[in-house]
Amino acid sequence: MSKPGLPQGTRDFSAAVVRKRNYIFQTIRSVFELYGFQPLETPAMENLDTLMGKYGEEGDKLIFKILNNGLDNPDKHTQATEDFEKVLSGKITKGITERALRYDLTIPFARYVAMNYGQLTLPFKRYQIQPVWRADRPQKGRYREFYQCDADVVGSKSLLNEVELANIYATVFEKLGVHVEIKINSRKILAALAEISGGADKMVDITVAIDKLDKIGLEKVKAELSAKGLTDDQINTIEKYLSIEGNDTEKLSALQTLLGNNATGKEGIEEIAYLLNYQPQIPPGSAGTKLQTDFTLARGLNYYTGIIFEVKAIGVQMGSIGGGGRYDDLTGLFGVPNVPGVGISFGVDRIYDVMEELKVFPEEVQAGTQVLFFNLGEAESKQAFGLMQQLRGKGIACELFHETTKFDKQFKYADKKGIPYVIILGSEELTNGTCVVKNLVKSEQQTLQQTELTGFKF
RNA sequence: GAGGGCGUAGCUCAGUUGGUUAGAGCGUUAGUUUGUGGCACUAAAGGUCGGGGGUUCGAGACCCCUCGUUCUCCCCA
Repeated sequence: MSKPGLPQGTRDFSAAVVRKRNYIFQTIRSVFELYGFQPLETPAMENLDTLMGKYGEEGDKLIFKILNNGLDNPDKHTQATEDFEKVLSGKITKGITERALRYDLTIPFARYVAMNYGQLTLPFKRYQIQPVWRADRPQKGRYREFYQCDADVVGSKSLLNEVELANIYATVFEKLGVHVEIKINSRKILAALAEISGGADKMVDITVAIDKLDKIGLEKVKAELSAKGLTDDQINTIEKYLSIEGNDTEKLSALQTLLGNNATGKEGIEEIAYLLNYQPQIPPGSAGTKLQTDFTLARGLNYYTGIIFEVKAIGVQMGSIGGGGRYDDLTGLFGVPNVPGVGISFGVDRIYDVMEELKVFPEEVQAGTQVLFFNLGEAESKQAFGLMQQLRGKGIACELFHETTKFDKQFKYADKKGIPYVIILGSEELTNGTCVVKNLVKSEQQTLQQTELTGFKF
C-alpha cells in the first residue's frame, strides 16, 4: 500500500500551529472590527467568467479550474470530445469547466459589490479572511493554498480611508509585536514619471523594472529598461527619479522639481504629503510605526491607481507581509462603474514565519487542556467524570484519561500534551471524598475536598 | 514556462572506490517500577532503499526513463 500524501503546495496544520495562526487571525479580525469593518465571506469557487481576465494573462493560467460533472454521460460524448480538443489547444471552454477556485479576495468582493450595489450603505467597509488558491509553482513562502486577510472600503474617494488603513497596519503589527516599516507611494507619481520620460505607454514596463531595484540593483534595472525599448534619455530621467534621497520633505520637493508641472504627478505628491501629515496614531507605549515614502514601490500592476502600500518586517529576511492601495472602478468590470475603493491585505503565512523567527508568540497562545483526571478504576473514574463536568462547566478544559492504567502512562500523557495539572482520585480518595491536585510544572501537590475543587484556582 | 537539489524504518538522517544478513538517533510498545511523571537502563516491533528498465559475477550506490518533493528564475502573497 502506498503512503498517502498532500497535493503540492498545501499543508496540514497541527495543534500548535493552528493556535498560533488563530492568534494572528484574531488579532487582525479584532482590529478590523475596531475600525468599523464588517465581515464578508464568499464561496470557495466562483464562475470562471468572474475570474478570467482579471489577473492578466499570467494570472489566468494560475487559476485552478474545476472539471465539470457529468462529462462521462454517453449522450454528451461527441460534444465533450470536441470541447476537450479545445482545452488541449489551450482554450478554456465552458463545456469542460465553468467554475474555478477563488484566486484572491478582491475580485469576489468586487463581484459582491456589483451584485448588491443597491442595498449597500456607502462607503461600504468589509473585511474578509479566507483561503485562496493558485496553481503556482510552490517555493519558500509560497503555497498553492494560503490565506488572505483583506479590508477594503468602496464608495469613497476620501484620503481619510487611506489614513485609517495605515492605522490598521500600525495597530495590528504593534499588537503582534512585529516591528515593521510601512512604505507608501502613489501610482500617480509613477504615471507622471512615465509621462515625463516620454514613455506613457511603457508605464507597466517601467514600474516592473524599478520595483526590482533593491533586488537586482540600478545597473540591471537600466539594462531591463533598455531591453524594453526605452531610450537613453528616458532611462536617464528614470535614473534621476530613482536617485532621489533625503528625508520625506526633501524627497518630495526633489520629486516636485523632477516632475515639474505634470498634473498627475502633482496630485500624487499632494496625496503623499497628506498621508505623511497624518502619521499613524496608535496607543502609547507603541513602537511608533511611521509611514515612509518609497518611490521605487510599484506593486502588482493590475488595478491600483492611487496611493499604494507595502509592509515589511524589520530585522527579518522576508518579502512583503502586507500590501494594498487605491483602485478606481474595480466594479466597472461587472457593470457597475464609478465605485472607487481602497484596500489592504495581510499575508498571514508570511507573518507567521516572521513571528516564529522573531519568537514573539505569547506563551498563553499554546494553552490547551488544563487538567487531566487520572483514571484509577471504574468507580473512581465515574466520580472523576462528575467532577470533570463541573470544572468544564466553569470553563476549564479537562480530560479524563481514557483507560485505567498505571500512573506512569497517565503522567507521561499529561507531560507530552503539556497539561499543567493532574487530579488523582483513587480508591483512598474515593472513600474519604477528597482528591489530589498536582501541579506538574511546580511539582507540588495538595489534597482537597472534592467539594472544594470548583473553587480551586487553576 | 526554464533550471538545480533531494527521495533509505512512523520522523530526522548515516551508509566508504559497487561486495555477505542495510544502520543510528528520536518516536512507538513492553519491562526494570501493582499509588507519583520528566531521567536512566534492557528488550521488541518497524524496510519492495519512491517506481520501472539497464550496466555488472554482484546495485541503496553507476546510467536512462518516470513519479513525488524542495529550491531558484519568471510572477506573486
